[in-house]
Amino acid sequence: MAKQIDVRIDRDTPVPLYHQLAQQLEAAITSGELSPGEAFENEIAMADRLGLSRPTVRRAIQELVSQGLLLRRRGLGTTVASRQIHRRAELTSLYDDLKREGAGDPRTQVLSHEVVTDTTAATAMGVPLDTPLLRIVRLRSDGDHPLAVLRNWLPPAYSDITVEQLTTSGLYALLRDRGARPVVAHQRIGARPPSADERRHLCLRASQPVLTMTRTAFDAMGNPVEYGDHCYRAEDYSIEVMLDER
Amino acid sequence: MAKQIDVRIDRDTPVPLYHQLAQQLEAAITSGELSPGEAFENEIAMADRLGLSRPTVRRAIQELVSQGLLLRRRGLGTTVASRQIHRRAELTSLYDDLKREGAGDPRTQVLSHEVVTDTTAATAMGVPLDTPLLRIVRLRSDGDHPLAVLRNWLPPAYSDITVEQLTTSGLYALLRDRGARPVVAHQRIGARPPSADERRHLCLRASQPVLTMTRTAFDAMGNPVEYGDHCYRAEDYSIEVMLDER
DNA sequence: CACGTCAGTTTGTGCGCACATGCTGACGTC
DNA sequence: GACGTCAGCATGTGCGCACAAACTGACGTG
Repeated sequence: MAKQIDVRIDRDTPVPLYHQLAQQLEAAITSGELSPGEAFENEIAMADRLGLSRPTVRRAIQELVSQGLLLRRRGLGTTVASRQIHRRAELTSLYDDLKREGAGDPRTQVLSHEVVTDTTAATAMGVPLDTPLLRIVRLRSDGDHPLAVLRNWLPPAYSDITVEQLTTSGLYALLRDRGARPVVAHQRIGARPPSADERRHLCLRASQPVLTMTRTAFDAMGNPVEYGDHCYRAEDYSIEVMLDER
Repeated sequence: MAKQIDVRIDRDTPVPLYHQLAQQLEAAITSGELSPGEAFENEIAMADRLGLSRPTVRRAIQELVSQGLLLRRRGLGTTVASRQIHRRAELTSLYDDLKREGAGDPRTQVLSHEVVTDTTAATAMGVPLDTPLLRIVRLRSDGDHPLAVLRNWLPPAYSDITVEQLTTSGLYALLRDRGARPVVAHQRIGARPPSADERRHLCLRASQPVLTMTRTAFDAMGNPVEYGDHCYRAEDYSIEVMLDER
């Protein structure tokens, strides 16, 4: 019990000590070096062994606790959480949707690419209603099998994004390259029968529904980055969400 | 600028000082006493004014930063985040689904309540396949208008829950009363045409889809608490999710 | 006037210490 | 043998201090 983990701290990098420690502990847990339920070395001993202060070690451990990897109980100690509780730091991928494993041959076709005004998108992003927005409609497929119709509206700052860029790269990758990466987003998920357009693009019969998702993304300063209105073939798609309520 | 917020700290309650401070600051922000973008009093001054140490004040502010209410930048100071970024601490309600405002007359009818074995539910919860589970099927309505069919499977520890309790109280409220409150859950959201049963209960035509959500919840120790398979009238329901990626 | 520099401000990182609180297990008493 | 008590242990809360790093704005020099 109280397994000691091999950790090496480098005091000559600009990376904070607590973060170096947290990353190495996380690696030890996710690699399976520590099994769920196994006791963790206590703070004092670890601080002593590594030549760090207790607050620094506490901060590293706290990082992993808030990621759900560790459980701490006063008087008892710190233990590795059950594997089912392990979760990635991110919640639902804000990144592009088709990076799920096993997607054989992802393709993107740009159906439309024009500057318009749109009251729904402008309202959601909180910009004036007559703001010119770049409207992009893409069809996502796996090989010849259509999967989703993605409609997005972007503020003027991004209106120079080209069709070529969209074909080769995901929208979120493009946005991140321009610095303003999204931090917070609302998402609303629903379902409805497909429109005629959607039915044609997605090769659907009238009885097959589409799963819809609308979302708005902002950067850290609160500036709008994107408004999106996507619809997916419900047969092929489902959305994973992870929650925690503490 | 650097508006001072009226805060009262009580050192005679068991509530930690940093949490008292965080709650009162949160109230000041959400009540609109501080406007988005407005500068915040700096840590040192606030600590001095309130008779607290800087670490304590930092911890309170950090709580609000991780909730997305505040933005801090080194050398600049702390400012109130844009209103669009404000978000509740919880992500998606794990609590019962029909507490959304404006729901006039919520009713719950228990359609089925029996002990069964179910391989899907047992697998999702990670218990032996022959574990006897309490299976509950409920119909949620608003007045005479049906909204959702809720199917849940519970481990043996909860098999003494009665039909009466379910009619008057939400399932999650019951589970919380028994101590083991859920901490982490997976959720999977999809859509499909309704089954014959669902069509009858929800008064749907064949072309109208249902929005489906399956989820598994665990308590802090990793023990399974609930497996649920819910379907909602897509016309009346949509699911709100909030994300943040830092 | 343009540019670099430097002081001042504010948050970030890291250390030390002390005491409180919740839990476990062993000991001792009735 | 059942029960309360108490010591030991690990985390929780709270304080003090020092220095680093990022940003702003003013000042000064060419």
